[in-house]
Amino acid sequence: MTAVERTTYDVFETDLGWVAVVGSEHGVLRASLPESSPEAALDAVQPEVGLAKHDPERHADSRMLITAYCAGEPVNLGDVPIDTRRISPFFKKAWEACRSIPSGETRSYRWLAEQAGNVRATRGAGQAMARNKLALLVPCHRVIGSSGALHGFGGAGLPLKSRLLAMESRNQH
DNA sequence: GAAGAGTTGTACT
DNA sequence: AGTACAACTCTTC
Repeated sequence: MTAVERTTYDVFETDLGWVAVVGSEHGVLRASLPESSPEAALDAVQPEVGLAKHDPERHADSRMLITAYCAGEPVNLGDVPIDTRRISPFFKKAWEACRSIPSGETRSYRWLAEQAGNVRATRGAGQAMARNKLALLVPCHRVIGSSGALHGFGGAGLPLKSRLLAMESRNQH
């Protein structure tokens, strides 16, 4: 058997929108941001989802945690196992570091780079977040510029990130 | 406060 | 292997 690695996916609705997740035996391979429809969510996790089979039960844990998170509950998304085998060491490190950021807290790209190995790889750290395929599971929205401002974040994701931060901050209070 | 230079990692040719 | 690109940060005007 070869080969084709059995991957499964699920798509469900949260308070923030539809979220799709694709995973393997090792954990979640890909997760989408909350979208306006199941179609959009699934489209966001292509082409990985194309090889996966719909298996809601398999992602019951992920679904529960993500749903709770989007509902504003202070759940620990770090409990969701992620599959980073195909990820380069630097990215993996950066994501791990990102996941370790406490809810409601923020860190700079410089901090991420340092955790990932090279303090000067700030831009590389930015790339790691930009290519983050584990939305929500890797809380890249907690990573902001050293000056405290949200650097870049390219586009439509900014409002959502801002909202997530506000939500997490609210949990702290 | 705005503009320019410097560094590192990844993807593509 | 070399080139181009990127969600950065620091220095300087």
